[in-house]
Amino acid sequence: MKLNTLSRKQEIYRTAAKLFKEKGYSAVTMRDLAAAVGIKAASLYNHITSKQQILSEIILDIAEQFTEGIDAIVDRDTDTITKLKEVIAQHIILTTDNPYGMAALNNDWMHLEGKLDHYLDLRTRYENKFRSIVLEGKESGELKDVNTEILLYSILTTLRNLYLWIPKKGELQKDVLIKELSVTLLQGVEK
Amino acid sequence: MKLNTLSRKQEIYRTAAKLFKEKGYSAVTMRDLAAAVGIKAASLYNHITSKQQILSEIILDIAEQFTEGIDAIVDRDTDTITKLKEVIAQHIILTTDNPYGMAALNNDWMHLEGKLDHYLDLRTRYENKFRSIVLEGKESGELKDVNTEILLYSILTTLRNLYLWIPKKGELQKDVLIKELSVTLLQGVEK
DNA sequence: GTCTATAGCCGGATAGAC
DNA sequence: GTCTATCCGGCTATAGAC
Repeated sequence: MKLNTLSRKQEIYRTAAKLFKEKGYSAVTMRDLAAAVGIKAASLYNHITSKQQILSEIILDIAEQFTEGIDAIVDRDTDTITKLKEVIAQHIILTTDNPYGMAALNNDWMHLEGKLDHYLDLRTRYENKFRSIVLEGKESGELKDVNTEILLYSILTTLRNLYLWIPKKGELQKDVLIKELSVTLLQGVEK
Repeated sequence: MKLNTLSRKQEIYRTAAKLFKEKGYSAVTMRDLAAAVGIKAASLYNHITSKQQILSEIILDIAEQFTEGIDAIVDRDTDTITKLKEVIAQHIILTTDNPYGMAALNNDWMHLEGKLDHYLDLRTRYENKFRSIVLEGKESGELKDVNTEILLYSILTTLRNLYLWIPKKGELQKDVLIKELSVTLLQGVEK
């Protein structure tokens, strides 16, 4: 088992995600991707089957991790604030692991062909679980009585777009970020 | 002057923005755009000069509105919280006016060719003005001592992505939205 | 102002040599 | 596993008839 080298296939996937982040799926050509990897376009096809398959593997891999994660959090026997902090932590961890993939998930999902419906299912399921945490917190009195959809939109959008921002802030420790972002999102900024 | 009809040029720009939102600039072809307008691709060129010019007009028009708006807000002689509420209100108003253009601004700016530098200047200037409001509020003690960049990122991301969400929530009055989103972003959700 | 036709280029993907 | 050569279709934009 190789420890310090990526398989060529892995290298292609990572490079593709990076290019997709910079220009979007449609604007990245197989010639671009090949050049970034250091081979010719035709050679890519010894490792992958199509451009579309690269996209769908990148997106669905992450989407499934998020789904599994929130399923576990929802089932946990804790209070709402703890659950929300766990959701925030999950976003930060998965985004730190794979910021380019997160970009593709956010911006290029509409270019999925065969797997679009599966992606949309996962996405809806995720949003519903998130909403159920929020509704629970409002019933128990842990959360303010603000509009549920505004709250959901506002937190989820911030979390979904962390990829834009996390790579630049490498100096910020992951656990510090989790703590500070939790305060900002949950307790606000006004003194 | 026509009051109830859009000029063909206007119609093309609006339709283009809508298509750019759905699929991204690169994936929208001039044939797609022409079909959506109800003419042939070649006929578009009697009204516009290039695909690129459509994009750049859509994006820079909005970017300049934001820049002018924040310049005025920064110069106002009010407290920080009021300024932040005005920034929030500006985003909601401009996004409600032109949600599709906002999508292009957010997702397709990297496909600007000649005007990319101008766009990046406007964007940096906007972020710096926003940051100056936040720093002022921290000095005056109106804002909590949270990490400035996290605060900036979190609020700006929510505001920049309102286009994803505002069109679906037509029932929510603009002024109610301004008020509720201000509470959520500034005072948090935890009771 | 819209059309048909087409120039000229670039896209994803395959064939087959090495 | 990488290469060169190439297929074939779609792309933006233009030319010129009506």
